[in-house]
Amino acid sequence: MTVVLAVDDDAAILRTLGIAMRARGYEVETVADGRSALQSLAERVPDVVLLDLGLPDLDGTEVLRRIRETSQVPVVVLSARHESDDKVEALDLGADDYVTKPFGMEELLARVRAALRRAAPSRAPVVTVGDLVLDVEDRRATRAGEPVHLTPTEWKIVEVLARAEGRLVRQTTLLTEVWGPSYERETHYLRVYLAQLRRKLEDDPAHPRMLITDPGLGYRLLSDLS
Amino acid sequence: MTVVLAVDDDAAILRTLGIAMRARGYEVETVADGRSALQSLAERVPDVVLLDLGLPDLDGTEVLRRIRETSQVPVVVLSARHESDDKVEALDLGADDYVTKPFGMEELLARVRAALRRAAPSRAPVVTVGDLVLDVEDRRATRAGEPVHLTPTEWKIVEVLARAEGRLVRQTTLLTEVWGPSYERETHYLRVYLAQLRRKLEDDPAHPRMLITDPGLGYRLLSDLS
DNA sequence: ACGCGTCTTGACGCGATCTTGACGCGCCGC
DNA sequence: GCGGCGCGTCAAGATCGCGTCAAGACGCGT
Repeated sequence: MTVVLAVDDDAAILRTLGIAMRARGYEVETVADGRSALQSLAERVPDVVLLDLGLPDLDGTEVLRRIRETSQVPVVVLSARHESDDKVEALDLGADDYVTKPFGMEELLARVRAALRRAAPSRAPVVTVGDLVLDVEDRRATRAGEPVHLTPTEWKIVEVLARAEGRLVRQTTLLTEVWGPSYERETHYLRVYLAQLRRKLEDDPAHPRMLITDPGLGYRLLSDLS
Repeated sequence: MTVVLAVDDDAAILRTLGIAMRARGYEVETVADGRSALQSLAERVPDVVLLDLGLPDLDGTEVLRRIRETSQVPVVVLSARHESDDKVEALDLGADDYVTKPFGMEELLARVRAALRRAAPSRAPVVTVGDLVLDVEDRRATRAGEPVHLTPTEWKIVEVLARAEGRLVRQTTLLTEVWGPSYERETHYLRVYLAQLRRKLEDDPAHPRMLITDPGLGYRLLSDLS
């Protein structure tokens, strides 16, 4: 769940923001002054902050400054001030964007999406099957913590099987995805490579528990629990 | 040197942008149409792109789409269109910011600074392996206290690898970041330069401990820390 | 124009990986 | 029991990708 912290002293704006963003599936926390904003940030860091500059207690720029002392969280400034100096000051203080009131809700949402997208740390997808861990991004496999070396072709096979999450993968599917459509009939490749993989991954390659053959159909990768 | 690519069909705007930004110490490349922009990007990736949406040949949104197919470079859109739909479309296509013409130069510069700040690569840590110390910031390498000289290209490679902090860096990534997108296929360069780096940095270049090859994939720089 | 360091390009050897063939085994239907 | 089929195993040859070396091209400062 994406969490948004909206800071504004105008209750009507807060309500409008809250409704619009919750409708898009965000979790929204609203506060009406600078101290509450900083307090909220100390408890939980949201994914993005919407910050009005005209707050009753602290100046918005001061809030921004304090945020930037400790956090890189994206901040989109909302302000009634149209002057160039205000924008420059806020942006140079570390604001990610500056939207002037009155603003179009669709535009604001798009700018929030842009801010979130930039901040999104493209997470490395990791697949786990039993004690086998596949770090797809880093192309590394470990079994019970021990690194296992897989050749490129071996890796592709395991990857396809792992994505199926225990379901049967047909021979033609495997051959197409790993070698290409014109290798659909080379089932011999599978026999050779599955044997190699069992030698590397199974405790007892002669009696596989993870890399299971469905004769005439294909293979499946079972976690050793199920 | 920070490199800016400015794309606009209005020569007067290009000139104004160029003067203002060069005065701030940026290196500015100006092109007047979409094809030239894409061509320029294929040769050298700038630190930020200023992109007008109203171009004579390709639509600006099309240019943006093509850029995003291959690159994460920050793009600030300049446009005469004020409509919310245009802004939303451009931002959702991957634009980092959207500035409407006529714009204040100071504001634009501040938004460019914000875009650059966000994209600023995380500081590459000082890498140490045994008695070898690589200070990527200072561009200084020492082995057992003795300075080691690295050429500019060698440094770029080490820098990219160091930022990955031990994770795999793909060949295409390395080639794109060091030589430019049009060199994506020149894997031979990598072989030559990695060999040179190993000769300079490794105790036993034939059995590298830090500059590790992942055949068919890329390289990684292992340090003492991880 | 010259010399130096650096970059580009080509040729070659080597090891890892892939492809291919031969063979044995177990299962199933007959 | 017998034969066919599909699978697993092994190993030899072909291929691929990498490291290495070195010659020539290039660019920059003098």
